[in-house]
Amino acid sequence: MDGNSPLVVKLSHFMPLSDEDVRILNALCVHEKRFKAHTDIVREGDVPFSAFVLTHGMACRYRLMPEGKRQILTFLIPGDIFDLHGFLLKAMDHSVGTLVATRLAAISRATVFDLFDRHPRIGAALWWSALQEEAINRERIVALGRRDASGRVAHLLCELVWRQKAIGLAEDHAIRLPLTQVELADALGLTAVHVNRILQGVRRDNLITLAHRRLTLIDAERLQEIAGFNQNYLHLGGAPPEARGYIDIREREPREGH
Amino acid sequence: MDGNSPLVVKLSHFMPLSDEDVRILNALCVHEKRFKAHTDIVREGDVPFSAFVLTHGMACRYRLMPEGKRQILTFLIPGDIFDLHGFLLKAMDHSVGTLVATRLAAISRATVFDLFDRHPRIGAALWWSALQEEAINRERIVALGRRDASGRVAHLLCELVWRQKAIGLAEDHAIRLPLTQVELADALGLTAVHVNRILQGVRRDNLITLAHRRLTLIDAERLQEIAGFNQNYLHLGGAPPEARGYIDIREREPREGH
DNA sequence: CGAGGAATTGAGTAGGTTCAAGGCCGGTGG
DNA sequence: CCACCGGCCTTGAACCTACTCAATTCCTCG
Repeated sequence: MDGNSPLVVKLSHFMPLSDEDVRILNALCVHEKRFKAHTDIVREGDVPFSAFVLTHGMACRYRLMPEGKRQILTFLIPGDIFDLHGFLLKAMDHSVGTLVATRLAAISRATVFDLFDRHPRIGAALWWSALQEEAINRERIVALGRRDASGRVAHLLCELVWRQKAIGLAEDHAIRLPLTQVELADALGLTAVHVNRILQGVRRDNLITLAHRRLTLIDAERLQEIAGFNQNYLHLGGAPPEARGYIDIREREPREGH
Repeated sequence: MDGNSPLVVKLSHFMPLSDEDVRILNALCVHEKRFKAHTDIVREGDVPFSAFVLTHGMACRYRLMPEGKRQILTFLIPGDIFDLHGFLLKAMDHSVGTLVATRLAAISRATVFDLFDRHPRIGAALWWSALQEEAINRERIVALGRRDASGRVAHLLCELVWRQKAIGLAEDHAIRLPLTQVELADALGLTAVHVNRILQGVRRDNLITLAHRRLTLIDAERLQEIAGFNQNYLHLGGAPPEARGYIDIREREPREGH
């Protein structure tokens, strides 16, 4: 788990990986491309041309409205893979951009096919990771639809901490959080002003510290209560036994590539 | 397209299907199970045991909050497949329940594998359909985060009409819409009272009729404007040429089942 | 040390909620 | 065929959460 890419650490939550799996996954992350902060990686309307693994930094999927408003859909952190199946679509329906200086490794279509064909365990883990992102999206819908401002803020903070934990980037309950209040607001469906006031509140109540791009949950318990946070949706508990069985069978009978 | 299951009609939007594909997909829908209105199909916490195709009726994914509030995540209509990869997860993080009397066909894990292994075109189409659902979720996030109440209502109505069109269940701009205002509200992150007032408004402005469980868009143009609706996210324009190439190659070199 | 983005604060406003009551419509039983 | 019942829709008035606009202060980085 240590010295490995965040991708490996993340996927290990689904299933123990073989040494070869780890080697292959680490190899994916070798050819990184660097992006400055606040740079678009792909734009709405673009033809998706490749999948990516994010190795360092932070990015987000977002959508701009005609009036200029922005909605951030998901935050992408190290270990996250995106647009794995993008090649099935003609055009992106949203953009992906960096929030800070970020490094990505592109994964070619051919490699994607190869992983799914010849490495069933990795293929399954990638699927799992896609399911996790879907679950995160659903959770965001719940938050935006049915939680008030403090619930939303608390929920997002919890989520970010738990996700960073899952890739080994959180010490205790503290993480690097390089987001501005405008960015938080754009993810939460709120205004920056209101996010500010909510943050004042949770700081005053001694639930968190947030300064110098560093977030610490002081009272994670109570924060989760406010958020209605339940980490089940992150599905970090490992694959169910039957799935392991299926995957092991396929692992022993690899399909050949084309 | 006619006489075929909604599933076939839907997937044909991605790529023309062969006669055999159509036969296989239609065969999936033979063994239907009937569910009464307002019945849970799977509940949060359950172990996912199978994938489903919805063949008749309407259902939704939803989540109940501890205080009793509900958020509807997605509406499922005929032709929609759900929990295709559910077996990779230990527990459902949300529930799925019918809204009206509904018929579903279960798809066993083995069948799912078989489709992906031996029928690449169908496999790709199923992937595409999963990508479409993700896009719909993202769109919901945008709506809840950055659109006002009338925008949300208009957007949902447009979406439902366009989706029903895509399975051949809309005449012109009219569809069956068996949802109560409470259900609409639970999907839109609003209260039923406010949904009611918004609906009054769009009716008064002669943009829609909605009565006797039947919705007609009178001025679809203007409704889309209010909604900021752009159907691109439904990805109904067919697969990109390169993807077709890849899929055709695999179709000629099928992998054997296990 | 200066500049510019980010955070903070205040006051007024608006969009949506809440609570409560009344009306409609479809279905059921006599 | 009519009367009744229950769920759904409709309406009103008061309230409140979050927004808007604008000014000020704080940091960070060059």
